[in-house]
Amino acid sequence: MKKEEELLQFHISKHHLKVTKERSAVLRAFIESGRHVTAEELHREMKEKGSSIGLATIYRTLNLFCECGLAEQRQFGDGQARYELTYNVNHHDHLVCTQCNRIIEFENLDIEKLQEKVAKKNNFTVYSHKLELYGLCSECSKATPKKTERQSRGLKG
Amino acid sequence: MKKEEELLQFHISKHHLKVTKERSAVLRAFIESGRHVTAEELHREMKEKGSSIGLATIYRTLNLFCECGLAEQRQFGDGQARYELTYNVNHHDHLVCTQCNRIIEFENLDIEKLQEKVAKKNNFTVYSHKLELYGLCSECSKATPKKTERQSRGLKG
DNA sequence: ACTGAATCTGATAATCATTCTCAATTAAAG
DNA sequence: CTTTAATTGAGAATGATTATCAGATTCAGT
Repeated sequence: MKKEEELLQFHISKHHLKVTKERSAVLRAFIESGRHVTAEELHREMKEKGSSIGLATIYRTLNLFCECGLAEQRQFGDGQARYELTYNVNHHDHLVCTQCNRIIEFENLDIEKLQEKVAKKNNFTVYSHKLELYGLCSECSKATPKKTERQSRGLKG
Repeated sequence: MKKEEELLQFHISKHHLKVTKERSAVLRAFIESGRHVTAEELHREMKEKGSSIGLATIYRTLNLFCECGLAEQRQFGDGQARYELTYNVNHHDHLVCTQCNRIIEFENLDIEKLQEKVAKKNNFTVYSHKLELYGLCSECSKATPKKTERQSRGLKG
């Protein structure tokens, strides 16, 4: 059995929950997706492979994963929550291209250490953190297409 | 005239928009609020002082402030966007207490420098960033009340 | 100041992601 | 095998935010 399944089962038995085929299936698909996936994307991908699990259950299960430390929820500013496998994965942060929505991951231990220091100075017990740098990726900063005034304000018509 | 008003007017004339009493009023209230304010909070506070500006206008105006660099939108994970004055204010990041929702601001130039370095290494042009440390503030880590299983999973009944 | 054209506003409907409800099903403990 | 409590799917409900639209307002050009 995979480590991820063990972690999930530990949490499940500790909290008097139940192991179900739906939860196992979502976990498999989630690990397989290997990206910053939204609930709806995961639901669609599973559906395409023949699953009939409801969207509500996907949401419930992804939240369960977050509770047991398998996953983390992230908001990159497009209005949809994205879920990311965090168990057995080195912590990393994100560069988010606001033009093409590309996401680049990076790790930086020096930044992490400085964060610890800040937390300690404020008597804060840190459980998690989010660092996101927003801007243009190398492709998009080369050639940024011009927009009209109204378009750039996000209006219609 | 305040610097903030000048910046807003510059953006307004540059984009063929209009100066209105509503926008001026929202700007004044926003500066005065001096916090990580929600559109709804700002709307309520203005209403209490006699304003009759609609909630939709508050949203529109706060988004306008973001476009001209006066403000930034933040998501601290409670489902509501918070707006923060960023013009003429030293950039800072946040410690977010997940128990009592207290927000502590901090500045750390060393972290900023390391971020620049990461961006450069990835050929990324950074326009803004968000760093949030989540955990328990000094008060809440002293005495964390126990929750039942179901409560801690956020379920009802 | 006056006019015309474009933008703004308030009220409310619409949207969209997410959560809740509930009856039927299923897992697990005894 | 029974009992009990958790889980599920479908769709309704929620809540924050945005779109719509008719009337009001601003502003550039006269």
